[in-house]
Amino acid sequence: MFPGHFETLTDLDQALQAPRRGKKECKNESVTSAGPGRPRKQQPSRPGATARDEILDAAAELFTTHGYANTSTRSIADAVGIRQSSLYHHFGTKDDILEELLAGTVSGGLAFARRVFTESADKELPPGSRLHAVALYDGMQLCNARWNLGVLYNLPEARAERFSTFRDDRKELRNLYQRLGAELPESSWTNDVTQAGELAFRLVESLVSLRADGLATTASPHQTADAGIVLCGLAQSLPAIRVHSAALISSLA
Amino acid sequence: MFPGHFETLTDLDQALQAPRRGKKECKNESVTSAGPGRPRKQQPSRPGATARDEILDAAAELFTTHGYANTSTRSIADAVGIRQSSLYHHFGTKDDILEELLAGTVSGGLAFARRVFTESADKELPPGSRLHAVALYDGMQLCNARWNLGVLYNLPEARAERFSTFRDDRKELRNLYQRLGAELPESSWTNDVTQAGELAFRLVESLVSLRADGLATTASPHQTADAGIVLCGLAQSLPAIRVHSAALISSLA
DNA sequence: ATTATCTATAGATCTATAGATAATGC
DNA sequence: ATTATCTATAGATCTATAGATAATGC
Repeated sequence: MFPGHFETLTDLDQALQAPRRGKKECKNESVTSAGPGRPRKQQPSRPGATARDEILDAAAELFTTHGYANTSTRSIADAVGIRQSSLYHHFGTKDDILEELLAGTVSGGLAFARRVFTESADKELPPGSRLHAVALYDGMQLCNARWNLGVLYNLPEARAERFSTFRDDRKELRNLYQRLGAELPESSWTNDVTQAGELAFRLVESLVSLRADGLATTASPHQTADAGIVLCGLAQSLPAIRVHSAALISSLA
Repeated sequence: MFPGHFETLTDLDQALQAPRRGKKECKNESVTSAGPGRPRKQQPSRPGATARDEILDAAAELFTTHGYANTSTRSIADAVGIRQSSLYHHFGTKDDILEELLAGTVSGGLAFARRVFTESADKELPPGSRLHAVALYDGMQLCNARWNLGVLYNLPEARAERFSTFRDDRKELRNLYQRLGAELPESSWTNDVTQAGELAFRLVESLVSLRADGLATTASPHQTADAGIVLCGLAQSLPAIRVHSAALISSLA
């Protein structure tokens, strides 16, 4: 499968790249170069102001669709429109690319959860509003990002020692879910209060698989955040919670 | 990271394998050979009656911990105690090994869900008992299997066309969850009845990540199945549901 | 004759480095 | 001088095949 699969892909790539001596066949009109150095290339065609950003974007697409080990530095470079070895001017190793992508995925949700946890602790809010806000913000980020970066969590490579910072961040986020759940009144069906927050965390993360299966919609993060509240036994106050959750997000995000 | 990591691993393996000419240094007493052919080897040390089973077991361990692409056929062979090329006597390609492992993971839960759906449709059971039973059985299987085979779902390689049978089975299982959820009385917090079953399915699958993070306990499948019922708005009848769910499992499993 | 193993190897990769080259700003 | 790109390549893999060899049953 993958040998064959990638053989074909690579053959295609090599064919596309065949006119090696042709170099830049496109007319370089409008040379809007900024700064010293050889100009980057002609048509960026990928979001990102710098070549570095384009590399990250291409790697995000390829890592999330084919996985880390199945994505060669060659294929990333091809997707950007540069030579394989040119990647190493921007990143020391292939790992460095993954590390930067991993860091970017947790940081947003974690920063928001921290703010909710500390800055809204004193305010008079309906119980569950804060957990709902964290779950909703987190879930929307997972569903609306340009690429389904959450799948990087599940790549076997992400478990390596090298990425422990990322995993610690994710652990802290999980812990914030648990503490937000633990502040709620004990529900009827469980005597372990930390479990409700934990279950909410797991539901939010399951949005990653949902999106990978092509089943996520704009409603998914909302349904998921609501489900987290139901798990806390607060279904009857969902309407009020939704209002305060939205307010929290617009004030703290 | 992984290049270095595996370089070291491989160096170690090569060192361990150095006495090539020493071949079988262990005394082959008790030659309990059955059937024709050159005897397999000395100490199986891995569960499985046949060499084929040992290969599957070793591959299960390595694929779930390092991923498919990072597991070489060489490392599988080393884990079994045979030569790399000897694998190809039992499996045509590396893909064939993954295919067999994937098939084994869904089949059990799917078979049980089918039986619950068809064979217990007529019986008088508390609403939610059947969904609870399916979730509990499925979750226990995920948590109690010798290796955390559920992570194979998340491997990028599993999305290849070649494994569509596996993915169709999983789709059917998801559908059974949805239909079991749709049979329940509409809950107060959602007007889309198929969502409760879907959420239960997602919660059960999240046991895979929980186990991968080392956080799964024997209670996890039970809490997860219970949570699925709570999402259906049936928290008050959980005690009765648990009883009937257990009965269903012992009668149909 | 059959089965399961072995040795040896072809053919393709893949990552990372060395060193040349082109374009800019000072 | 600096920056960003390029060409070329070393050194390690990795999958799968070819063909020899050993042990059994018929």
